[in-house]
Amino acid sequence: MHAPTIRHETVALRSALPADLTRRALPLAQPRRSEAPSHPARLTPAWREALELLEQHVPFTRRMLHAGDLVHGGGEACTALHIVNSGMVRSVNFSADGREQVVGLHFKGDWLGFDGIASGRYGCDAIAMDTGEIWTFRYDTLLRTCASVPALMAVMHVAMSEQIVRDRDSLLALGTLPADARVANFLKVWAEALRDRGQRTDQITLRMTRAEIGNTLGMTLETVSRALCRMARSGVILFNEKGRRDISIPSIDALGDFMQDALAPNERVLQ
Amino acid sequence: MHAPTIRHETVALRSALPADLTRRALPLAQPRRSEAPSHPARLTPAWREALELLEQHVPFTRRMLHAGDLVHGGGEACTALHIVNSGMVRSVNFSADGREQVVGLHFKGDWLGFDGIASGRYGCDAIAMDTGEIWTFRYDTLLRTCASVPALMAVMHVAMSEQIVRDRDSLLALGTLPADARVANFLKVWAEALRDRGQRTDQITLRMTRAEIGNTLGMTLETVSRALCRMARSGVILFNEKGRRDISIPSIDALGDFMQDALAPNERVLQ
DNA sequence: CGTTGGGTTGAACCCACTCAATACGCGTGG
DNA sequence: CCACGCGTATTGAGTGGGTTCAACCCAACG
Repeated sequence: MHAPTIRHETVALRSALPADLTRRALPLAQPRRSEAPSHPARLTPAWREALELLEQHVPFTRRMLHAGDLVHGGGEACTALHIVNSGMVRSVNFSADGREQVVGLHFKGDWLGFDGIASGRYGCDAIAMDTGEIWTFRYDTLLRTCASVPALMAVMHVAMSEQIVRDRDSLLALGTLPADARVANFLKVWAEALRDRGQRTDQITLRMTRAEIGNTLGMTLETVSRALCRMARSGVILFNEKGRRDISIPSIDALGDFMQDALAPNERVLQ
Repeated sequence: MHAPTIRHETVALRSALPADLTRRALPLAQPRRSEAPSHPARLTPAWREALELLEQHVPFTRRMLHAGDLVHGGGEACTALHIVNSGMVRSVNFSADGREQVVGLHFKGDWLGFDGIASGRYGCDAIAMDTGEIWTFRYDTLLRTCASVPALMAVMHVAMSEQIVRDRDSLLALGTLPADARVANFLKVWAEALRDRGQRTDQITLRMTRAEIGNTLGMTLETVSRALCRMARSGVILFNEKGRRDISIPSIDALGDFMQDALAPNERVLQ
């Protein structure tokens, strides 16, 4: 049943019981995509290749930013795309009536500004979370270069595709996870992003307040605080003395287990 | 304060009061991006141009699908992209532990499969919601053609960018809206998608069960049902006799007002 | 020292979930 | 034709997870 190659089986199975969607969390649904726990490790050479390709073929400008600085602002004309060379950036989407939502965190090698291509204006604010360097490429130059360097075009497509996958995974988390599991998943994704870039994952510093984390996850700062404390009590994270924003994650797998627990406190039998 | 061109002002303002994120919904935040209520209407020629461009330069196959058929399944090798020529398609993302989430609805002119470019495998199921025609393009052929037809490349970028914007707007809705407002927003987005494609918006048929809508919006079918009934009672939607899936939307603006009410039942004073 | 922003913790409330009963529409078959 | 089953939708009552409101602690800073 968990053979991902034979999809026709699962198709027939799906149409046979469409009542799946009734339950918030399927209790014993067949585990799918189990062969790809995350981006395997092929990612590291991917963005490295992208940066080299860009460095060789496309002129760009470097900018040093500090915490709070805008990489680009929503509404501005989108004539360029950006890549995080160091540091971290968060994207904040907003609505006409003033609601705001953090829709993404961006690490080294991530692109910024894709959301502005469609309308010609950036759709969100991209805000530096600490000091770092941003590379900026004129979009028209990128387009022209893509025509002559197919590899660059492929790299851009991959980057956009990854952005879509990340956004949809966020949607999945917001739509299906209770508070504790959501916070655990948040830390897990963060740690995996660091791991995929070769950085240490056992000593990460959240450069966000509880309120910002809560906004990212669609909940209040108090709930975030309580969830983090519960995780600390159960040992899946450790608060480092000197600041409750530096945490250690002894085991990412343990984090995943905590998330599964919070998801379904009952059936801890499987596995 | 609401001049979107002068962004530096709002930047300074932002850093001055970062406590914005504390509140779930900012009560009197400055309305931003007010000049772009949605995709203006420039969209219609956009996807029409895209289809013509593709028809001229890229060979493709046509497929008739019926409700429940898969356009592509998560985990399958992604060697092609698809475009909805008629009918409707929903994308369903899923996690390794069996959770599922509808992450997007796709109408005429929308692309499918962008999420598969990064990893080489589709990241979600794309399921037809009624009978319709899907056009399928080999991805390698698309890439090759893009190199010689820059306009096609631009069109693809726009399509991917739109996808990202839609996903992030969904994130914003999931993260910041209470149940009633979320359902209203859902219908509003749907109606606007139809309007942008020249179809009538006063008579739309939801081709989803309450459970599927609930899954899309991260809530239960009962809550969806109650929200719809409240909207019907307040007159912003009308249930057509014969089937409670066919509804009329007399005024999209009224829908928006209902959403704002549900968001902040108190301060109905402004505007 | 007082102030200020961030974090934690407690208590009360409330929105949305859960469980359950009922009703409706529709196809099937007697 | 009605009976029956099935999937879907509505509605109610009760519960609970997360919010709200509040107090308090702590570190940084002037």
